[in-house]
Amino acid sequence: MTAECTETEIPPWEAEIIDLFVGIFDGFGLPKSTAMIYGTLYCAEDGMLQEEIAHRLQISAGSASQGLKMLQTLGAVKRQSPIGQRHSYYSAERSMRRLMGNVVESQLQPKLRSGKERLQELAAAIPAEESLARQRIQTLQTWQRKVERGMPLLSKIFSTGGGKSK
Amino acid sequence: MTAECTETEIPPWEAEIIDLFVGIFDGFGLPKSTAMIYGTLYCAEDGMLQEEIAHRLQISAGSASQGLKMLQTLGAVKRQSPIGQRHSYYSAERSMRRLMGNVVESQLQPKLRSGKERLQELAAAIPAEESLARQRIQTLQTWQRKVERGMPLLSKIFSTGGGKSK
DNA sequence: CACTCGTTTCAAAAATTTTTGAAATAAGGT
DNA sequence: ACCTTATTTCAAAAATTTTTGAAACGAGTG
Repeated sequence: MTAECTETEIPPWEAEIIDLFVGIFDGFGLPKSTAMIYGTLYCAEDGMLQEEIAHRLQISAGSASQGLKMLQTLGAVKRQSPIGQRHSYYSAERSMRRLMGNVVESQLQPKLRSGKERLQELAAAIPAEESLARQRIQTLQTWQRKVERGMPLLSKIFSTGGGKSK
Repeated sequence: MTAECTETEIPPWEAEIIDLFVGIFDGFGLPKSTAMIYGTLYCAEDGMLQEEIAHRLQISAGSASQGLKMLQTLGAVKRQSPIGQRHSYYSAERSMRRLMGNVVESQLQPKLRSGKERLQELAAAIPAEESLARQRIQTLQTWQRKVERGMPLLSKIFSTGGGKSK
């Protein structure tokens, strides 16, 4: 019969970090609620239940469900389902290396591949005398190749300590 | 007394490239009309007038103006204003190296800087005994440093031909 | 097997972003 | 100085995205 429950108040430092993530995620075009979920899990000591998260952030169960799903497909959040328990625990991927790797693999790579295909089809459909078209397409294919080649380096950047330390 | 004017029809290959850019820009959260403007200028043989662009893409003058402004602050489009002429020509930055460099400088760098500051202030405000908070903030600062250090490498990736060619 | 309770789904509502259209502005030409 | 035409601005409209809330679902439990 408790009117309200203060049990899960968010401390200022956490609110600040969550807000930081909202800004970062926003740069990637991801919803605020999703960013907040990640921020919460990022700060958390242990895994959390979906219900806890939703209650803590004051968002609906639907939002929490959708956000968590998205974060999982991005590879930013992992789910642990203890056997014989009807709920799962969620926890944030805190390794930048893995986080980046996951996002690149699940988002960038597919887009790159499809872009590559489109360019190939497009190039194949242009007769040699359309020099401007060929020129422009060719340049795009160069871009495509650069990004493709740069990808491995990218993951190297985030692997260890950032390259040369000291 | 011509009912419609077919003068500036967009050829299929150009439409396809424009659409490609719409997809890419969308990944960065940029409006479709802006992407279309960039795509058009990217394909163009020479510089174009804002009016031409708007008419060709069938978007309003307002959209064209705003989109071009955005593209300029991103460093993706350059404006040339011939003296003694009331209009300017716009052209796309087609060098990936410069394009990336401009975007990084105008968008990423500022965000990184402000994020760094926020983290520093946050860290300074947490007492030593708040070990979880300190831990989390510290990890974020490591992320921050990695990205900061990785930046120069990034621009290197896109500079020449993509690294090792053969 | 019926019950409980957490999760998922999805249509509708809310919020946000983008585009338009029209008025204000600016700058060249006469 | 005045006309003409390109551009900018900005409030309102349109389109899109995000969030909610409620119903359907599903997996353990008694």
